[in-house]
Amino acid sequence: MFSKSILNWYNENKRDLPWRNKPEAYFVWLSEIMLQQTRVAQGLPYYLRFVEEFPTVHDLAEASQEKVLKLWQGLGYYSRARNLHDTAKVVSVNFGGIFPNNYKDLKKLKGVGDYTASAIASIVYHEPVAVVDGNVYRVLSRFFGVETPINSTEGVKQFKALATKMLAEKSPGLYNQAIMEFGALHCKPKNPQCVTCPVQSNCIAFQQNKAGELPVKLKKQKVRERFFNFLVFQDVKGQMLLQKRVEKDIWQHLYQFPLIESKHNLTLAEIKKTALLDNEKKVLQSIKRWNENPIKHVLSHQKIWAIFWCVEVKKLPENIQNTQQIVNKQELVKFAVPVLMEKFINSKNG
DNA sequence: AAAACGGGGAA
DNA sequence: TTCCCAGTTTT
Repeated sequence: MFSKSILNWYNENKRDLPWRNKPEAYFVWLSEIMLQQTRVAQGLPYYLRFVEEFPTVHDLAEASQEKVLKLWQGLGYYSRARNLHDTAKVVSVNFGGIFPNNYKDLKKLKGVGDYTASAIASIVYHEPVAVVDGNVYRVLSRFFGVETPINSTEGVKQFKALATKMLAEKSPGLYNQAIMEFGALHCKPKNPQCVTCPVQSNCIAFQQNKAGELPVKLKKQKVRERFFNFLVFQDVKGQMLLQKRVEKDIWQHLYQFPLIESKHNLTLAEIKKTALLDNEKKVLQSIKRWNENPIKHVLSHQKIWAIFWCVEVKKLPENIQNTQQIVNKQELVKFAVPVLMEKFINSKNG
């Protein structure tokens, strides 16, 4: 009944979009390529300019690449435009302007993957193949309460199978467009309209109030690179300066040597120029770099390059910040420190 | 299996 | 800011 409800919703609520009037392969193909990872509102003006400029696939095939790219300018993912143009030439010249009429052959075209081949095959040729785009992932994961990450190998397989199972075989093209439209307009990523949802009563996410947590998506967490320059102060009595990390960051509440973070690891000259205060310079006896090459320290989401600078001073500063304290080097072991610090300390003692 | 590829709109 | 959009191709 899910599919029937979605189809009914579609009949009542669908947008009037130009490629929907009377599905022809060329227009459906063009719109699908343009709407890959692109909102309808953003792609629509481009679509209108393209069909105006290139009414048939032959017109597109015969255009220069410069002209195609110029018309594509601002839409992003520019390899789409090149693939579009290449495919237009193939269809125009090799296929006499006729697009392949089935999923398998459509998928061979440049820029046509699983989604686009399914969309064209179902919408134009009524082949019962299910589309799985961002909308379908969202709607199905919520309705069935599926928590498999949509960008995992397992998730891709599972959702394609589920979408295929739900496909309304009598009208696959309409159904595919319906579930996507429903996802785009009603079962939205943020603030889905559950209160007026036609399939509310059978929706797992609604029943368990977890629409906001679905679909599950693996974070692609980019690894941030950071450059740490530790200043290991030590006076003639073996006293050292330690400070607590209080900022909202890694290693919160752990202790460390005074740290200068920079865009790149600093040189000795830069340390002297920027890192040392005037009164520290006055009591400075020697400063030398402990590790020749920066130590790489990898966290789940960060890569840290660290250099320890051993700074010998006659005496440590009198007035220190309230996050800092002066400790004897024998006492260091009492403080919680990051592993990166611990390794340095152990190597000095051992 | 993961990265690269764009730009804009919404919260 | 972060997320995500009618994904595909390359590494």
